[in-house]
Amino acid sequence: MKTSYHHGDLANSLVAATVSLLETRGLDQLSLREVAREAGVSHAAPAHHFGDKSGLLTAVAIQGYQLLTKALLASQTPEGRSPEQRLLDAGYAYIQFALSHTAHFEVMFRPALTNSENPEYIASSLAAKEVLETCIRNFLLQQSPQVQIPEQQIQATVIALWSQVHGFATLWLAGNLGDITDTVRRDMIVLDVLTSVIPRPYKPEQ
Amino acid sequence: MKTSYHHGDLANSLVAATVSLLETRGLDQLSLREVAREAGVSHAAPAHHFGDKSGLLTAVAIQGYQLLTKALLASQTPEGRSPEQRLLDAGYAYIQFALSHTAHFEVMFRPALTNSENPEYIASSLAAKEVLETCIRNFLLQQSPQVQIPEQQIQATVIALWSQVHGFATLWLAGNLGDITDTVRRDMIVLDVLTSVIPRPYKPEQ
DNA sequence: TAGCCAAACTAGACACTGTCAAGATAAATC
DNA sequence: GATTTATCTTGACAGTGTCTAGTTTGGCTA
Repeated sequence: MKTSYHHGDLANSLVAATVSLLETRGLDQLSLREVAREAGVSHAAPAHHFGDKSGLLTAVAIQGYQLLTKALLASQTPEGRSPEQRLLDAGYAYIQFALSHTAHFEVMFRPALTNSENPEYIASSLAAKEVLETCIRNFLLQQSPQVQIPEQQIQATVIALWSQVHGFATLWLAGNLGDITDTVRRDMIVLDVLTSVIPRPYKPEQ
Repeated sequence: MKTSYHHGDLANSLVAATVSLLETRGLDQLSLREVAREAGVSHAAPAHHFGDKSGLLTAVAIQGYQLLTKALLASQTPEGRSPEQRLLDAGYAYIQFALSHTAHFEVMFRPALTNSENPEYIASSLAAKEVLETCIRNFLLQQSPQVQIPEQQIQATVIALWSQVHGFATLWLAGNLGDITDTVRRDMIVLDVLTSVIPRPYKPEQ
């Protein structure tokens, strides 16, 4: 909007413009030049801040992971909920995030389009995963206070639960779940998916 | 390879070249012109057979769904397996397919890049889904022979189980599951994911 | 306050892309 | 054997990402 030569906060404006265009045009149609036009700046301006297209998308992904982390943490703040409920809340928050931040979500899980070795990227993605992990760990510990659960088993459970909600969100966004415009039916499905997330109590190998 | 003006089987050759390039360069770097070069044909030749890029990718997706259907069916042919084992076999086959046919798998679940209203596309994708569905339905029926499971409940279970294996494959391919080069640990995780797939017996609402 | 320097941005060019229209070739049909 | 039809080529066009060189500006130093 400013007509001065120096924009002032171009980096953030470019990220915002990217997210906006992603939501309308979609990731596969995203043009760096169009982002620049949207931000009212020359076509080569993004390069100065982000290097190349993958640099810009990396910034979007980082922002996405930060938003996801915040959403997951927020889902755990209410007091007086059972461990099981907390697990469901986290799963619901994950799905909710994916469906309401489709632009971010898509970029976050397309490492071919981002600089996935970027330290900030790695850190923010690990932060989100850690929230999930502690959430699941707490549940398992409270579910089976007596037995000692091997770390490998916990990790496997994390992967299993993460796969569950992630797969659901992915299939939904890809339009593979058929017609679920009926909100009643939709909520029932989400509930069922989330419920089936709850692991059985751990039993040591016999 | 042939030098004659008419290729003879260009459509299939182009699909094969596409899959080959997808496996090396990746979906986001795929160029229609490069596909044509790989097939030894002019840059506009693909248009005649597939219309545009999305038409070519649609053909790849259809082939993928057919391969998946075949793989799922093959996983169910062995005799004398328990219903639970059959369910695990199907899940394992799904994951195996995703990891060994990454090119197809990626295209199959990127509807923005394909003509997802193409009748053949719809039919082949439904065929694959139906194999999954009958597999799960059979399991549920044999697991709870006495009770009448509502259709909606079955559908929800299908979605839940599909989400599980699909999410796992997706996260794996996106490199989000950390370092799982250790095959022992990997197999343990896959087994855990698959085991957690097994639904609890259905209980009518109280 | 004047000068300068580095950061921020522009302008132009290049090779590449997908798609379109028009033409060339070969095969099939009558 | 002539003609029609499917197959493929050639050339053009607008658009893309990225590179290089140049322009503007804000802030720092002297």
